[in-house]
Amino acid sequence: MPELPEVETVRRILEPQLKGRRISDLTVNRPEIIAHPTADIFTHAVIGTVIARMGRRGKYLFLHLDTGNTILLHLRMTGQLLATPADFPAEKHTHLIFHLDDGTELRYLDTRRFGRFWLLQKTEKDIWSGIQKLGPEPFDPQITPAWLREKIGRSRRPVKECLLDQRTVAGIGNIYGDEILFAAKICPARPACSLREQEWQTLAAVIPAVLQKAVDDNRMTPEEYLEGRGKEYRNDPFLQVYGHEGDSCPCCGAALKRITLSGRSSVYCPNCQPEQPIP
DNA sequence: TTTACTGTTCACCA
DNA sequence: GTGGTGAACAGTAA
Repeated sequence: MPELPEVETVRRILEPQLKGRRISDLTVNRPEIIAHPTADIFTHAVIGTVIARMGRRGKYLFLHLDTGNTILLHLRMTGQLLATPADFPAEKHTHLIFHLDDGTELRYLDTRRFGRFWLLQKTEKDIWSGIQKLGPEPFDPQITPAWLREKIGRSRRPVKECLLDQRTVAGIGNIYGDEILFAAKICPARPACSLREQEWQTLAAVIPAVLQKAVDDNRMTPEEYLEGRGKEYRNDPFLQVYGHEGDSCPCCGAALKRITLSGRSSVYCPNCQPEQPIP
């Protein structure tokens, strides 16, 4: 479910609740959720440690521990991270429960069980989680028109696929890929190598703008977050094209069109985002 | 009953 | 090596 803006929302809401809390115990209902090193080693290494702060990189979350070790996690499609009172109703698909020293719990829920946790020991190089392959954050000033063109501008692949590749820019998923290309007025199916100079300019500008706006739109209180069980994000009402196949384009009124690119649906305005580049 | 799904990785083939 | 496709992971919901 979550892309960068939603993952950032989770971090912003949970960090104040988790910071300074000691992990007094860990319940592991599904050991396979822990990808590295093993569920047993992970458990022994985190019990008794204090959560110093919470971070984010792309769609990954970090729990930095006072021992210098770090818990990494990725929610993939349906992962949810909740800070709850101990007597909060038990939800289905609760795979991990971190019991904290103030009596609250940090629970990991995941219907489809695609999400993963890793423990990175402080002296250890992270070769397991995939973080090393990530491109820069979308807000990194190194993302300039020239940098983008250098990175993906020779590819004949559809520009949407290049944006979804986490090695290009970290954190863009199927929703915001569509939203970014709509804002840039670029058809998602266009080969990246067909983009004009003006389009690289626009693309570099809208990537941080669209994602920052989504982070802002997603703002909610911890109470609202818990009420929505960590899965009801605020993005829906703000999306211009994703999920709006057949609706009128908010810009020109033409009917939005849906196509499939590498198995993912893409929605765009055939009028504002023409398939053939304007000469 | 069938299909699609906001993520990622891997196998296979051209 | 590059690129494209499809499957796998597993469950829910339309």
